[in-house]
Amino acid sequence: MNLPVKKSLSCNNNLKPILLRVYSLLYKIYGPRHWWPANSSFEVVVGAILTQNTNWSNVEKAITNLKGEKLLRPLTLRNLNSKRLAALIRPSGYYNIKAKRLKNFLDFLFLNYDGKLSRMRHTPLKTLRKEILGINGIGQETADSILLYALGKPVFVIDAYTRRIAECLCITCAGSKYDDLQAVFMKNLPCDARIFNEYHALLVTHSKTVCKTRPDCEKCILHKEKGERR
DNA sequence: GACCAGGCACATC
DNA sequence: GATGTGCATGGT
Repeated sequence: MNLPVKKSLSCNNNLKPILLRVYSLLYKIYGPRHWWPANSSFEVVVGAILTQNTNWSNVEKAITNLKGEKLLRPLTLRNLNSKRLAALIRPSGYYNIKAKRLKNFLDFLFLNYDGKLSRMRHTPLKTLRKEILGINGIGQETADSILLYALGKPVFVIDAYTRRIAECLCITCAGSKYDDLQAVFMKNLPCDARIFNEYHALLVTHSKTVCKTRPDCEKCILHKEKGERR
C-alpha cells in the first residue's frame, strides 16, 4: 500500500535561485531592517528569552520596565531577586519560568565567560551553540537568535514566521524539523551573518505585514516565485 | 470570551 | 521518537 507523501520543493530542487530572488524582492520592498530591535547585545539576549511564545509588544513592555529600573545589565540582573525580576517581566507572560530562564543564562554567562557577552564571540560557533543549548530554557530558536543577533555568528534563525513563509513557498512541508529547515537556508545562501540577519528580519516583517492582514497566499508577492518553480 | 502571539521542558506512551 | 500539557500576559 502506498502512503501519501507530502512533497516539498526542498526534496528535489535547487533552492538557491528562489531563495535569492525572495531575498532581493523583500529587500526591495522593505529595505534594511536594522535588526534586532535592541540597544545592546545583552538586550537582544533578554528579548530573545522573553519573546518565547509571546507577542513582541508584550516583550517591549517588560524590557521598558527593566530599563526604567536601570536593570538591563548582566551583573545587576544577576543580583536581582527572582521574584522582583518576575514581577518586572510580567507583561511578557510566563513570567516565573522566564525569570528562571534569564537567571539560568546569567549563571552560564558568569560561570563561563566572566559575565561578558563579548568573550563568547571568541568561541567557535559549533561549540558555542552546544553550550547555549545546554542551558535549561534555551531551545534552538532562542539559541540561534542569541548567536546571530547578539553575537554576530552566521546561523539562520528558524521561527514561526520563517516556517510560515517556507511552507507557503513549498520550501518545506508542515511539521518539518528545525534542523532540516535551517539547513535549507544555510546550504543555499552565502554563509554570512549579515545576510542571515537581514533575510530573517525581512521574512518576519513580510509575514507580520502581509501574511497576517492578508492570509490569502495567492495574492502575496512571493506566490509568483512559487509558481515559477512548478 | 475565544483566539493568537517570534518556545521550551517534562511526562507519558 | 512522537505527542500532550503547563507555563500567562495583552491585543483583537
